[in-house]
Amino acid sequence: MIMKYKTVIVDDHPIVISGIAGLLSELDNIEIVEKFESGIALLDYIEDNKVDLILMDIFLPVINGVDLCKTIKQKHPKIVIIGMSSQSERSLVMQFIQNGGNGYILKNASFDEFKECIYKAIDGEIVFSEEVKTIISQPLSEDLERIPGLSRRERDIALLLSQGKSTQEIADDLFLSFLTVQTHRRNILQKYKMKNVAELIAFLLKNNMLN
Amino acid sequence: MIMKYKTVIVDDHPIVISGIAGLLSELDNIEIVEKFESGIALLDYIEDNKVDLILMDIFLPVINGVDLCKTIKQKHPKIVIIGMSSQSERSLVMQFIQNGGNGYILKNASFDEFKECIYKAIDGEIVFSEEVKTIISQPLSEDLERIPGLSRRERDIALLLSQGKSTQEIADDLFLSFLTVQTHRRNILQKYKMKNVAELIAFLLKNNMLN
DNA sequence: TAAAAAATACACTTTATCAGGTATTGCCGT
DNA sequence: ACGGCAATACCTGATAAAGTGTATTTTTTA
Repeated sequence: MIMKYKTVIVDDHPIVISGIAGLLSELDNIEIVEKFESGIALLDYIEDNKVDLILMDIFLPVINGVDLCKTIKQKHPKIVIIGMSSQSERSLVMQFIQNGGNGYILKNASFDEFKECIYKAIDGEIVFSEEVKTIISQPLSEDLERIPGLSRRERDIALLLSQGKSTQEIADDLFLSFLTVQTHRRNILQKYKMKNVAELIAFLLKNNMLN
Repeated sequence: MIMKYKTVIVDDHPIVISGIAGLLSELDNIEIVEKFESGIALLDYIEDNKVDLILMDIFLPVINGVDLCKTIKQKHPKIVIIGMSSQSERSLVMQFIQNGGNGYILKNASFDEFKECIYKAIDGEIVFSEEVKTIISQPLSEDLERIPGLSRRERDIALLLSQGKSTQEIADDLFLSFLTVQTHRRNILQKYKMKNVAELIAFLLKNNMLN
């Protein structure tokens, strides 16, 4: 008798669930036992039922994929979890893996990629779809400069700058000296080698460093 | 004999295509004649083949959904086009409709919503899934301000500002007088009631008004 | 084709930013 | 316990931006 891998799909898009279900039905040692549109329902389910493999969207309402993965792995380290999303950011993928994820697939991956990744993952490998690979490998080799982060205070100030506040207004808002804010401004500009606040804000927003 | 609506699906996620195809296969007067992962392939196809209904993702590589819709409608106004995306922004939905789109569905819509929207759309209605409705109706009542766009020149200048260029540098880049650039800057700031360039850049980037 | 919008240009005043250097205090981690 | 980083603060001069007013030409569009 063949043991089938009991598989659960979690995605808040019914369309995607049905797409993946259709794909997985072609794999003969995979059995889809349940589908969920939220992580909470999944957490309940795995307490009472055996699950071998979870395919989950990273962007879920209420609880995000990274936290969900972490929570599941703490109690059920043997469950294989593969993350999915439409766009991928390097840092997000790394976070997911660091929290126990066994792989990451972009939704624009081909059917073959999906199948291959799933097979390899249940075989114990950490798997990525092609595009994810290029995304996570490129900046690591070429881009030596891992951009330094903003300190707490610097983030406060940058945020207010993006709201059009002047140095004096920021000083008032944060109960600081005008001169202190001026120093922070200068430090931020120097840190990222920016000419002025306009360029800085554009840079920070594009790199998701505000909020 | 029943005429089936010849339907094409365009999405760069194979998984989503297969999901929608599965759904539509349940509708007996819909016939899926083709599936594409890019808009270019679609444009070729409709030149030589009869198509009644197109379901397209808005975020596509190479050509975006809004432009694609516009191009198709110019030559084939009778084709019913429904847009889809994972997240929806009010302005994007409106743009899509203004360019001839017959409806907009969020991918997290239920199967029933999908079916209903498709039926209504081929019946001549402009349709939206539930979540889209709430998104486009909320800001409409409360948020009177339909933000005016940047003119071509203003966009040029805003772009250079976001790159940290000074007024003089922009003037040199665009072969304009310093004073002209100054005037444009002022006009842009006044148009959006922004205090300074930092706030402006943040605003423009958040509203996808650069590039 | 007439009106509206956009692009161009000039002058002047006030205020803010940028860039340089310097220094003290507190906290975190090794 | 010490070094390093973060946060705080001060000074000054040069430069740039912001605020206000006006005006001509070109392009778009109703």
